[in-house]
Amino acid sequence: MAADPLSRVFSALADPTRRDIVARLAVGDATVNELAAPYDVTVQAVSKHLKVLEDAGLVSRSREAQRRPVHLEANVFDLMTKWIERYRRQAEERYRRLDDVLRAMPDDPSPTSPPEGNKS
Amino acid sequence: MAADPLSRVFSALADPTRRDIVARLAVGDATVNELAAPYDVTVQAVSKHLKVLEDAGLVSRSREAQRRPVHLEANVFDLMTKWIERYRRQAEERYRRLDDVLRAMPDDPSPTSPPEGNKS
DNA sequence: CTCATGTTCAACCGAAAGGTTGAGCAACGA
DNA sequence: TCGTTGCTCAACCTTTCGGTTGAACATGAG
Repeated sequence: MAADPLSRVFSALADPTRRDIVARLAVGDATVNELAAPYDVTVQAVSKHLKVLEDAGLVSRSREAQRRPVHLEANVFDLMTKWIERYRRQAEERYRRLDDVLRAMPDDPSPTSPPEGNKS
Repeated sequence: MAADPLSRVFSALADPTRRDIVARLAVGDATVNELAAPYDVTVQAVSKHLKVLEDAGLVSRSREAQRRPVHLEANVFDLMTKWIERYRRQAEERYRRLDDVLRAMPDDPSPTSPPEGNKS
């Protein structure tokens, strides 16, 4: 299993079936059998998916008689959102700055990237 | 390769090395060799990572002499953010509603989930 | 032309992922 | 008690993943 939490979360959501399960759980808690019903895979496979989601902290399971209701833990999403937003903002800021630079110097034969050979 | 874009993006970011590369590219464009330097893996391995990031739409490569500067495409992040926000909101809304329900009925022997046997 | 540099392609390898079947365990129902 | 239901564990199989090495390709420098 992946060591760091972020890898676990991203990796858990990299599978379309698991994303589907998350989407389903956003509506309300459900048992393993209920979750497995829509798919043409075995219950065991879905149980494995749930283990992955649980290890990622995206889901929790309680005990209710012999059933194991699965519950979505939405707060783990913040981990991803924070990571994403950080680099998105950084990239946008960089873009804005580059734009300023380009506006400031309309033409510049920079030493690092000579655009065309003008040796006529 | 994964068919749907969302799976590709999540799966691309599930690897810590690739997230690291993204973080590095947020500061500014870089060549493959520059990106490979900090890691103790071969340049080929990093090149593969970049291919994964490119297929996910997170990165683009231009041509500049024999170098291939890698550029971060931040707009793909929106895809993830939208997906995440949707289910986060949904789960929070559900939580709020459940809270209301619990507040409205302090004890209810519901037919679908009898919480406790209070037949004294 | 020849060579060095930067990058990718191809083939291979071990480990992990996602699936299966079959057995086992826990808790209710008769 | 015995069977049924709900779920998980264990073993196995196939595909994918991340890594390697070695060769190839593309381009600029002498």
